[in-house]
Amino acid sequence: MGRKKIEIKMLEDSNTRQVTFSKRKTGLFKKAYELSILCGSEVAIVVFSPGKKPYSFGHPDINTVATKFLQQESNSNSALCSSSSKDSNLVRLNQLGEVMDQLYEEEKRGAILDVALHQHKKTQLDKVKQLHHLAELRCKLKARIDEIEVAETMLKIKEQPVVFCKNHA
Amino acid sequence: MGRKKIEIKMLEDSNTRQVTFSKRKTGLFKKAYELSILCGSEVAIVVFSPGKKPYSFGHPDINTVATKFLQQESNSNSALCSSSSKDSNLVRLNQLGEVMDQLYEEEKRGAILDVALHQHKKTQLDKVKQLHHLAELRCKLKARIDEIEVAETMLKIKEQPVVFCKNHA
DNA sequence: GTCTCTATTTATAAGCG
DNA sequence: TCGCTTATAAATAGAGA
Repeated sequence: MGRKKIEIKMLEDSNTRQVTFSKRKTGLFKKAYELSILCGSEVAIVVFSPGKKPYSFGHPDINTVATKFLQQESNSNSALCSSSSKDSNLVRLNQLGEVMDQLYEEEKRGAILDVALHQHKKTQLDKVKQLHHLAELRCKLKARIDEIEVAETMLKIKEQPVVFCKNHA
Repeated sequence: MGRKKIEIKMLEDSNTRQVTFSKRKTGLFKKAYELSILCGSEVAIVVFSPGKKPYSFGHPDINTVATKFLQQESNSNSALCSSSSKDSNLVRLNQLGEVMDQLYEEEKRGAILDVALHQHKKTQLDKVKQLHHLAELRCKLKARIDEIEVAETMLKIKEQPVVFCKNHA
């Protein structure tokens, strides 16, 4: 869909390849977004650029979670803070952004694997040997998810006194 | 892009929603395939249907691995087998298909997480506390990948005598 | 790497079997 | 749920800044 029809094969020119990657990644993520909204389904995409940089798309989005987090926290703590607490929260949240993104992405992928494994277990009960392995993997994943959740909770607890002005009221 | 323009919001009719999901999932996976070929980049997608069924796309594809596996094994063992060994191999491979798919998908996702964690480690060395957690996660992932590889190897070894007519020459 | 422009190709909404 | 058809909306190749 362009000035000319192109064959689907590796683009030789590295500049063209990079430009096309950028354009098509945008298109792919847009399609994924539309699918998730139209059909109310969860979608996760991970893609590596020609330069090996990872990009990911997920619905529900990180922003949704961050917004919920912010609203929840400011509701329960705003009375203790200065009038600019919401702005402070925003600044802090931005500082935490990268880490939160990391943890959220990890958690999301873990959750997806978890659900997928449950599905597999349901539909392949006859594959006993393989399921033993999968069950073990599932336990490890569960432990991993718990660990991520603990880490996330710790982050919130450690950052809250600064973020939300506790002990300053 | 159809007879009428539609708004991007949840489709209320569940039948329309399912049909649209099916069509757009196909489109999304096609786009992902084209991106992976044109730009030589790895892509992984997981999506859940309105009925909560998981679907996934990945490049390089499962078929690539299965084909390589089949060729490699038939080259080194075909002399020992009957003339219909290739067909037998195909039948056997199909029987193994579901399990292989599972293991391959798990391995691929693990690998993606692993690379992603490496990237994060490189670009966020200053976030020490969080990295301690990530490092732990990474070790667990590594163990998980090793475990999957072992399981896969065991599968190959256990199935080969039947698949490739060893002890029948 | 990004953005714009636009001719063209591609995806798909609606409808039918 | 699938396949097919067709009118139309949307994505994008190529080129330039």
